[in-house]
Amino acid sequence: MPKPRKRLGGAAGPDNKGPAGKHTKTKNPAGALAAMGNSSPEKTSASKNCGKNLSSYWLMKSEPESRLEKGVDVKFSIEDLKAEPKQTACWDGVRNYQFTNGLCSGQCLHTSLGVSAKARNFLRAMKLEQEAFFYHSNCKEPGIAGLVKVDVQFVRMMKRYITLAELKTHYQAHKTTGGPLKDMALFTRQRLSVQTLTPEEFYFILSLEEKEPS
DNA sequence: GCCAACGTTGGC
DNA sequence: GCCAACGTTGGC
Repeated sequence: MPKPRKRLGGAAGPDNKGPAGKHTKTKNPAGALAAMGNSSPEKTSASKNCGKNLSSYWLMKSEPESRLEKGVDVKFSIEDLKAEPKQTACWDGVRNYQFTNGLCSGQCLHTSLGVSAKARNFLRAMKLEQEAFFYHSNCKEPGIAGLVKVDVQFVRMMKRYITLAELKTHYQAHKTTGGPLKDMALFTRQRLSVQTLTPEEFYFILSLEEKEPS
């Protein structure tokens, strides 16, 4: 899963130079992405939406518990995000797409190799002001912990933790009733670490905050 | 720790 | 360009 990286003086990045050693360290991934989108003629549903984006809600997974991956702890919970200066972290890579360590997303995306088209397109389509759920994965109780804006800036905690189990209950019910979560990517595309939500999905999930856990 | 799902790689 | 082997994700 994409993992936000602390935004500290650029030098921080643990090694890992991308293949041809790119130096363009954009501290604004979305900007880099947009630029890249411009130069690319390729049409994908995500990039098509780029200008007047309709799909403007996201779910981003991150791991809240310590786990070493090649010697690097991948832990980054919403509390960690909150504790960052400006409560903001830089997007630094998409984990299951092999460029993961320390690459800033600008580099990541310039290196078209190996980054899944899906992830690339999603990242490209993300806009700074868009909202995303911050999802805790690979942990004891997976679920949605908070709201962020896309560069990744903390917005607020969820009023209560919305667990995967609860979401799944609704998903299953909605499959038969045709409710808003019936196609939710968390369940239908389970390995996608950055995924889009329809407004219907987004607001339905937000509305769960006000209710008792089911 | 297990393992299903599914993405990627590489031989052919 | 097919597809088997392999690697990763991530819930359980």
